[in-house]
Amino acid sequence: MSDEHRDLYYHAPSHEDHYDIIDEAGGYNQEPPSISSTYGSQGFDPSSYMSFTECLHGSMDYNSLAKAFGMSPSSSEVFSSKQGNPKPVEIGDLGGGGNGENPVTPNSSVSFSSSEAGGEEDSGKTKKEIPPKRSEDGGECSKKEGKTKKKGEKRQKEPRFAFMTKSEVDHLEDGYRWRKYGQKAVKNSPYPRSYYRCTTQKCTVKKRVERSYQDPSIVITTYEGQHNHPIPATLRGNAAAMFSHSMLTPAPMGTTRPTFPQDFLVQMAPHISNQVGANSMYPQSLNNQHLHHQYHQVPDYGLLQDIAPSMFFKQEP
DNA sequence: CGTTTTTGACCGGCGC
DNA sequence: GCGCCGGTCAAAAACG
Repeated sequence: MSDEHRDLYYHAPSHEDHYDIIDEAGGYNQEPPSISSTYGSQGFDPSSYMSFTECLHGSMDYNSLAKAFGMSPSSSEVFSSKQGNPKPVEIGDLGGGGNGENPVTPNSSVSFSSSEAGGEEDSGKTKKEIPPKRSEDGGECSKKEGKTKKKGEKRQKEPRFAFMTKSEVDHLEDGYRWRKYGQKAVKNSPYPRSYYRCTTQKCTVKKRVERSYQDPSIVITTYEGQHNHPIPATLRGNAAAMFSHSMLTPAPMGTTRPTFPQDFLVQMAPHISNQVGANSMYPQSLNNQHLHHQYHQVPDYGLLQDIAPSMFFKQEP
């Protein structure tokens, strides 16, 4: 069983059942060694997500990021790193990104995705995130009463970050410990959606995993919230270090490569790390521009390309 | 025995 | 107001 892990970031505008893929990339011809078996083994971790998760817990605002990359919820144009990929997933039209080439890393690809959240404004449907549990103070709940949660403080919508990964395993390792708390059938899809919650106490991060009905080989993972603790697992250090390193290392322009969200996050983090909470209190437009600018300014994911694959597919020497 | 998964029921929002 | 639907709860079962 070879697991291919390729990340395709997509944008999930409404948390609804339908996700708009902003961009996708594809195209990998070689097949990577199975990664599943790799997970946890060796000092490395499959988690390409890792670095990004770290960023998440580092209080990143996905929304900003997303926008930073030019992917506003409404516009579906992002840099396209797509390549002739016969993927069935429908995407809007990528604006064709300006990078002419697609990076194409055999194994990983990418497109960024986005998130919603921030709380800036809700279109209306986004408000259902994290409900205050069963109403309780009021009086009796029907049958199950939950724990008490103040109704008053309704949770803001947590930032969300979704991306697609080409993988055969549904639940991808990302360094954190998750506990499944539910599973529902997905409309128009034969594949169910699983709901996971970070097992660390006090950490309210949730993640949703579902397989694309159009391309069963693709797993759509949606993270919601930010970890307020370090990755329990270990070995994230190496991975993180690598990413960081790659991030810091300039790459030749002209060479456009697949950009991993992690990368962005890593790059952006320093700029927006102050914005904790993702409440979108800050001027997004500014951030947006700022970040965007940053992005254009530092389009170096060069090494990453080399590195990432190894992380995804851990090709053992 | 402690932790995680399974699974049916429930909750709340939304559209009709 | 009703029904649909996504998300969550929680008891029971499964695991290690």
